[in-house]
Amino acid sequence: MTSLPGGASAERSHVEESRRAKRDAIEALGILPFAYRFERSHTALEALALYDDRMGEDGPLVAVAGRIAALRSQGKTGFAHLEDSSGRIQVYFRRDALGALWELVQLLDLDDHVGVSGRLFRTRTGEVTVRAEAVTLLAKSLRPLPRGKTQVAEDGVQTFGGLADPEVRYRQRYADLAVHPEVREVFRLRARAIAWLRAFLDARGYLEVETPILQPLYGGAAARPFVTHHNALDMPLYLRIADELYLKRLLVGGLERVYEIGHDFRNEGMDRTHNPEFTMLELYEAYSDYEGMMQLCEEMVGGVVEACCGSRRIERDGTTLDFTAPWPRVRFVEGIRERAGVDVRTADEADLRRLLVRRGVSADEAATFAGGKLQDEMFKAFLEPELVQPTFLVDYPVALSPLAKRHRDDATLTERFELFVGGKELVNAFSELNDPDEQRRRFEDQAQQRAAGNEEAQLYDADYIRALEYGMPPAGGLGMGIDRLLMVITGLPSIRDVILFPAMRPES
RNA sequence: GGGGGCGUAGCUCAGCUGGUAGAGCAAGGGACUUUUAAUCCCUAGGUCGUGGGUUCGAGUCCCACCGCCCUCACCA
Repeated sequence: MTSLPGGASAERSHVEESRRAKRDAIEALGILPFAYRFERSHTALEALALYDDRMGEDGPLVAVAGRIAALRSQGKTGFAHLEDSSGRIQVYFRRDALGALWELVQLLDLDDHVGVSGRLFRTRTGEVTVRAEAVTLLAKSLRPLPRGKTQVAEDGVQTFGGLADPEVRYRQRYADLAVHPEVREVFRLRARAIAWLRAFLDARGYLEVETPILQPLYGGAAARPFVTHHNALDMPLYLRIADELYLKRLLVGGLERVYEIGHDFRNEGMDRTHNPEFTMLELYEAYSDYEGMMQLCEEMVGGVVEACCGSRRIERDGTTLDFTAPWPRVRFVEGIRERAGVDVRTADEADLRRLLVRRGVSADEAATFAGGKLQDEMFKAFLEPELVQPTFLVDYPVALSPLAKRHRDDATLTERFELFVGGKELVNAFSELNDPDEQRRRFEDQAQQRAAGNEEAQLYDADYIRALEYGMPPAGGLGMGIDRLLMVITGLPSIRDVILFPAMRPES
């Protein structure tokens, strides 16, 4: 990093120096390098659609605005491509048509924001173009964007070279977005998906709510929290790791269908599928159960995939993911038993560890697994990699699910499912435990695990128990990782590709 | 945190077994009134991630550190 923002001139590149010199020259012409406003008549795409070849050299008058994405000076004329959020349009500058403004055109750089008005025509080479009659500088770019050369082809814009370093792309997302229209498209798609989910739930009578992000007790998931401090109350507060316990309090209060879309914060490792803050959709529906949630899931996830990808069958990594309902269900205990030959609820723990070691887990590690953790490791080793097609993994052991209702037919299990797509967990849902005394016992069990060193065991939440004592209707609830959903929808390999500003170590 | 890889001009990259840096694009000057990866001529631009070490000599070899990527672990 030789040139830092606002650094001394000695630290700036010659490119930046030259742009600042042009900025000064523009000011000397009495022109503002950073304008206040521009009334554009059409976006690039709208303007292009306006032209008809019968109009010849004198098409309609348009005023377009955008960033200069290509600039070709040619003596007393020049061509530029303006890029706005709709696309690109070419602009043709002529000295004899611009008069005094020609001086300004000479001082334009790639990446400047400009507004151009003029008539549309088609060039010899066939491109619909604005013949500039007036040019307004809207914002001088003092730092060149890391863009490559581009070629406008019939099937889109082809780039040669350009910003490729993933570090710069994530740290300077503004630059990444500015030079990569396809990245802008990812985040449009993200917004479309979230809007679709809201519309879907609103149409089903769900109420969108907001619950605390700063919580005196964190719960609803197993994870280490971020801790902060409230000065006025002089007490620690935790950034939520889940919305669950607050949303279920609302069921007690008579809000029968609620959902929340917001960030959860988990103080854990970061990798391709984990960012410390991520977007979660949680929803709860009174008088439903996990069966109801599976149906809802098929409609909702299948629907959003279809809305974003145009089909419920999408091609990912050479396989077709088929979101057409119904989706297969695999029972947690039976699924493992079919592959490992043991019942994880009743098998001797030493035998389970031996199976894990035979499966490739290191002996030292396996020795540390016990209880619910051991069962989960068995799942990861024997079952998870097979869950590529949308699949419900159902009926988890009780030890793994302290907030889920016991299975109606088998007291060792809970009515819980997770949806897996591409081998990754996308949704977690259950029939919500609404017996306050059993919930109390589950919390006490978690407290014991905590005392035994499990940092992620859930905290005893007395206020939540009090709420349940008032009576919570039976309900189904569901949580879905929005970022991971977007990874499925876009086919992008890293959660950082679908989060605008992913967490990064600080620079310098 | 373990293992592997990478870090050279604004951007994309070369740089063989050590002999103190190259290209294309971008930039500056010039030519060019329908070009589109415009073209042609000329010019400038780099403490090779940081700090040590080995060596007569380090972009290159060694060590440490910083950052990123991949992978494993953690994340039910």
